Amino acid sequence: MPIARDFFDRPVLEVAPELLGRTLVRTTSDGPIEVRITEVEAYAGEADPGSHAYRGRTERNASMFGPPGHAYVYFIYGMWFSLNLVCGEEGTASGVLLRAGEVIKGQALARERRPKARKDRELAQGPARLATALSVDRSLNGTDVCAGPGAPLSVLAGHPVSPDRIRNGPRTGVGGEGAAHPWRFWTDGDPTVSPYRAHVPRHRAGRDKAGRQAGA
DNA sequence: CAGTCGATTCACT
DNA sequence: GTGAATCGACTGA
Repeated sequence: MPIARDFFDRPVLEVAPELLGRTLVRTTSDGPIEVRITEVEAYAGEADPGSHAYRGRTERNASMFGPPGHAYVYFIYGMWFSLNLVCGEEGTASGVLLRAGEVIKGQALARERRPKARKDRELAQGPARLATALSVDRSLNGTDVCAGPGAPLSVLAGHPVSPDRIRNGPRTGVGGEGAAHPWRFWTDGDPTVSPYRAHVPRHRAGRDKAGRQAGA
């Protein structure tokens, strides 16, 4: 049985840490793949400078404004997908980015999709890796994850991580004002948690007109 | 309508 | 540790 929808119909900062340890099931024509969630990030609606919803509703982020318990999938860096679970009341735009997990079922399928993974723990170690391992793409944007067991994507109760084993810190890859919020949550000591990387602007960062590094 | 750069990953030094 | 890959949404003119 999937998790009840009202689990997601709460503030995202409550939901995000409670997703750790849950089971995410991806059902494909080739069979099921299951992941135990070990790392997530919260994105808190239109008021959150780090969120895709910060500048209001667009075609791309529309599913974040939709009902809770559905997927928001976006395409990034020209080649990857990332998977979020929409939280809070319909009309608001909060979501939880699923950043990493341990593949606990369907490892053979996951490995076919992630041939570059050297070790099992790398199969879903990172948001785009997780999406790739589970064959998550645009076609799953807006999918209900609280529907029946046969649904393409589903979140099961799993084994929630007790609060004393949950750590939190700044969100990976989020710059500006959004970097201040410690809204990344992970399971302490879990080998599938992805390494933290600070946000790096692409071109201009720290350069003056002469092309030298700014500052001291 | 052209320019910019992203909630990243991988190969290479 | 650094930079390339690769595309499309968003921005500002």
